[in-house]
Amino acid sequence: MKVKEIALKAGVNPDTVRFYTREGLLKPTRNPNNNYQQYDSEDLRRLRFARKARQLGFSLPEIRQILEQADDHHSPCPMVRDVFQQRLAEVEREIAELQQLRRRMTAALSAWQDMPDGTPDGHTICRLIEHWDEAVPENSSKE
Amino acid sequence: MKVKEIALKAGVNPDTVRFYTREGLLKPTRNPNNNYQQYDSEDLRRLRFARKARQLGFSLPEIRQILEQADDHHSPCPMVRDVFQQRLAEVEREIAELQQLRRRMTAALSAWQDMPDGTPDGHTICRLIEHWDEAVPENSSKE
DNA sequence: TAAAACCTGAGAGCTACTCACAGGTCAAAG
DNA sequence: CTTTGACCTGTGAGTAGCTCTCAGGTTTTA
Repeated sequence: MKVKEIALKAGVNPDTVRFYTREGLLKPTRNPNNNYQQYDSEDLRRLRFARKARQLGFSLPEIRQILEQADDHHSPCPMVRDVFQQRLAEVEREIAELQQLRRRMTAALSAWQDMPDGTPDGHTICRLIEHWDEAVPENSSKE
Repeated sequence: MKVKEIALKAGVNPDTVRFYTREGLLKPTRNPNNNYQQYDSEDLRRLRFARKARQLGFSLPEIRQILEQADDHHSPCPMVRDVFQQRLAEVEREIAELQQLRRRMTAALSAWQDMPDGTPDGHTICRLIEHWDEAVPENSSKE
């Protein structure tokens, strides 16, 4: 398979294939005639695996590590489970954060119903957001 | 105020102040003696505003646009409301996505209880994640 | 045989910072 | 009065995970 073919089969951008190859996640051979990259079904499997892992929140270095362990005939699964557990906790933290954000946003929206738009007078840029002051506890975003 | 002072008052990194200045969000004057940046209370207001807007998910270009509109004595609020509504919808979409992800992750975790780790045999890199196949509907992530 | 469609690697661009660098400035201590 | 240390300056690189552009070579199609 050439770049575009494997990209098509995995449903990704050809540039992503090239990028993953550069990053060492895929190890295609070369067609000696024209120097084109040649991917096989194993590469496709790796690529699909990588995409699934990405959807689960694994980083590229983590994925590469898993693939390398697999190449060395070590089972990467205990590691996968570890990272997976961590990732699950992270997801739950993100959910909680976003839910709090949503609560604050809807609260602000309904509070704003009552306020006039008000052209800025040099002191208040936009009351809508300045009013936000009271609600935001300094460190609610990414640590 | 010098960089470090305004940064301290707003609770941000001095580099962020410099960055926002470069990006045109803050417009300090210059001390002609030493060429140092001089920020006033208006800059502090803008900086605090920007940080709040960032917490709400506004992008820097959006924030700059809002500030520029305010500079031109146009009320940016209708625009703020628009972007805010969009952002709220986005947040809700993200929440739904993450919740689905969490459901699938916990389901996978319990399914994995029953599976052996299994050293990769060249065909299955790691069953734990390969098993994921059935559950992921190709486009569950960004759009 | 010529145009269209593909391939190549290297490098820039995206976001929102953060940090490192080399050199200039300033207040207080010796 | 000089040194020391803390501050200031702008520029440039690094972060993650791609995406896109570039110039140039190859293959397929008409």
